[in-house]
Amino acid sequence: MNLKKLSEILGLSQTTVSRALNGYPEVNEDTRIRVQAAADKHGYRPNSRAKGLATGRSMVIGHVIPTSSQHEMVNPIFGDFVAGAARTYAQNNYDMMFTHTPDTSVEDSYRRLFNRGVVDGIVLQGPKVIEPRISALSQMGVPFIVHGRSTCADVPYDWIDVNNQRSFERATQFLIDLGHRRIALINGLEEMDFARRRRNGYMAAMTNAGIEVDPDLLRSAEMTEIYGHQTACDMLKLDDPPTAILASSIISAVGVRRALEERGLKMGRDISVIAHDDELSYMRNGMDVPIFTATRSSVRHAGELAAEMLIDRINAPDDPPKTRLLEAELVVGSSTGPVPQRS
Amino acid sequence: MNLKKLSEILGLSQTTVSRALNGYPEVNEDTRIRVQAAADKHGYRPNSRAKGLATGRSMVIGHVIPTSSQHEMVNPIFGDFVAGAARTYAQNNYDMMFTHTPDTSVEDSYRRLFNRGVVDGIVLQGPKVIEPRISALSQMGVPFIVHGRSTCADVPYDWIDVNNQRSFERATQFLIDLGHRRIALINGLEEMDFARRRRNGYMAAMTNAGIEVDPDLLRSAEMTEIYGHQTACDMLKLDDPPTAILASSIISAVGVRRALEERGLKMGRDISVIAHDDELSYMRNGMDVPIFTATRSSVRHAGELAAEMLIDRINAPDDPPKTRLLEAELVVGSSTGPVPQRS
DNA sequence: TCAGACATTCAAAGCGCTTTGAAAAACGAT
DNA sequence: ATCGTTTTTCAAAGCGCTTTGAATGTCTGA
Repeated sequence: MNLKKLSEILGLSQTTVSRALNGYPEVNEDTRIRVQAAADKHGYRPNSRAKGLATGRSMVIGHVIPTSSQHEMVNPIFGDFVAGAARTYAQNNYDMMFTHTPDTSVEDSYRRLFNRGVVDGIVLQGPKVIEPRISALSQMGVPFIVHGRSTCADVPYDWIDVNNQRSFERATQFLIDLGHRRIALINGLEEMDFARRRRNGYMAAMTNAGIEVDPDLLRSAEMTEIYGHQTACDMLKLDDPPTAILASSIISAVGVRRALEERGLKMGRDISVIAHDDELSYMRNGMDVPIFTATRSSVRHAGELAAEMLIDRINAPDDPPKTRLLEAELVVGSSTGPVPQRS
Repeated sequence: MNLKKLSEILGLSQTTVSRALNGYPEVNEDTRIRVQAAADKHGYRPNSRAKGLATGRSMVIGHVIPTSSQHEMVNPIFGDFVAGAARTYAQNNYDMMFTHTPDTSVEDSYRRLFNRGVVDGIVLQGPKVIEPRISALSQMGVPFIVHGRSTCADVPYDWIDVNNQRSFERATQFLIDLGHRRIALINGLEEMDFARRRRNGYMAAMTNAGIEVDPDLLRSAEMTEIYGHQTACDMLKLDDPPTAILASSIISAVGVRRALEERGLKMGRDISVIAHDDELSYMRNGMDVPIFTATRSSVRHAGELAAEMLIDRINAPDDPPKTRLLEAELVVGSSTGPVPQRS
């Protein structure tokens, strides 16, 4: 069933039928009702390709799956972010399109998506400290939004981000206030912008308190459970092990906890742990009582907001760039405590 | 840059240019090379909407995000499954499209996707025991594949699934062989087909061994960490607590482990735990030595295979239905051991 | 009764591509 | 030189929709 057939059935022109269905004013109310009824009856659905061709809009937003090239992993926060975004899209009649590309040709795949007229806008996830994709997208004139920021971007752009620096500075300060000096940071990949900012926050607090940072207590990698576990194991073997650990993800924090438990150490008593909690739906940080003391910020909510901002941008391409900085909350659980006295 | 402009630049007709680029034989090799070069030079990318309109194919596969309506959660296995599928799609020049719909109108949203000509095929994820979507898709004539199966489907259809029944039967048998009688099953939502099959496997092994199943040891819900923890806590409070636990996901198994550790119980010595391991990239079941004894099957690999099967189906709509049953591997770690002697 | 204003409908062009059927060019064999 | 083949190119139609510009019908006030 297409427009032509439908209009023949109704004995009307395609123009009128099209207008009736799209709510244009220059059509008789009776006719509109009649058309609508016929459309429903015959299950007419406008072909979105044809519509897109005619209007120049596709009502599709493009995402490029952020696989870390090195390990071909899909970050679990991806799922929750997307779920948030999808919710907003659905409300605004957008669909979402995914492309998967080797890291090497990511920029090219954005270009392809947009130039081919597949999408009306693009969400850029997981920006790195140096992020050529941003200026590329900017030059192409695609509406886009970045989830996160890139320190080294030289053009203005829309972004939504958590105040990573501030939240990690606060978390570190919190540990320092509890008397900790040997504080480890189990961070995400250094090339990722968020990881850089978190480290800066950590550094700022440490420096501010006059504590020297021990490079042995700084580690960065893909934030898996295994990595958290391995790193914690390594650090606990040090002559002067950390008394507190800051983990960049609740996933790796789970790994840290496993390492501690293998050694019979109790979190909060023998060693303190703070995690960053993205409020992943399947891995919540406890119920009423948090499992980990954590810096908390819902990535799902960020997804919703990002989608809203992008749709705004599509509708108003010439507005000045908009940015949004979310503050993470510090929730205190039982995984932190005063530094234990040396026996 | 579009076909028309490009053909004008080249002084050729659109027909010839189109054919040259699409590898048709009836075009002079010299011309082809010249056209290709010009296309590269001007960065020509065929508009996929127009192409789709003309060919009737969109080169897009549709997925509907399986949010569990009750909790608005995004299953973490979703990310890995999709990553696997995306890989296959990329190799075959397909893109993937996502739609998010309230559970109530899922069927309608499939219909919309396909009827509007947005997608060439659909992947159905997370089928329930009773799954009206399958016959709906079947009637619509959409090429589709189901990840999992539905016990109550009355039409033949393509699917790929893990032998859930067999793997849980084996796992249960393994525990029985170790002397366990009080075996708990912390399962996924009962309405999900995979959960039903896992329970059947568990039941079969128990019945076969002449062990009566205690309903107190059967639980089912969304497989979160919190749920695993809560359920384990509850069960350990029973007068006659389980000596072994079967967890339907590594995520909830992590929750179980947390519950055990809170009580100072050691896995494998005081209580045995077996998990189902989907090989989630961020939550691997240990490195060389598995953390949990587990039934293992890569959901990412399932994603790759599902995509392949769907593409085959699209290319050969009239082939007889194809199905594929993957066997899960039982990997033995240190989370299982002989039943402890009553003191 | 008629011009002008307004409401309603329509035919046709255009979005950018593929594909059909025909034409032109090149070739080989007589 | 000529004719039948084969190779190569082209004009035009069509995919299903929107939208422009024109046409028709209705209504109003003079």
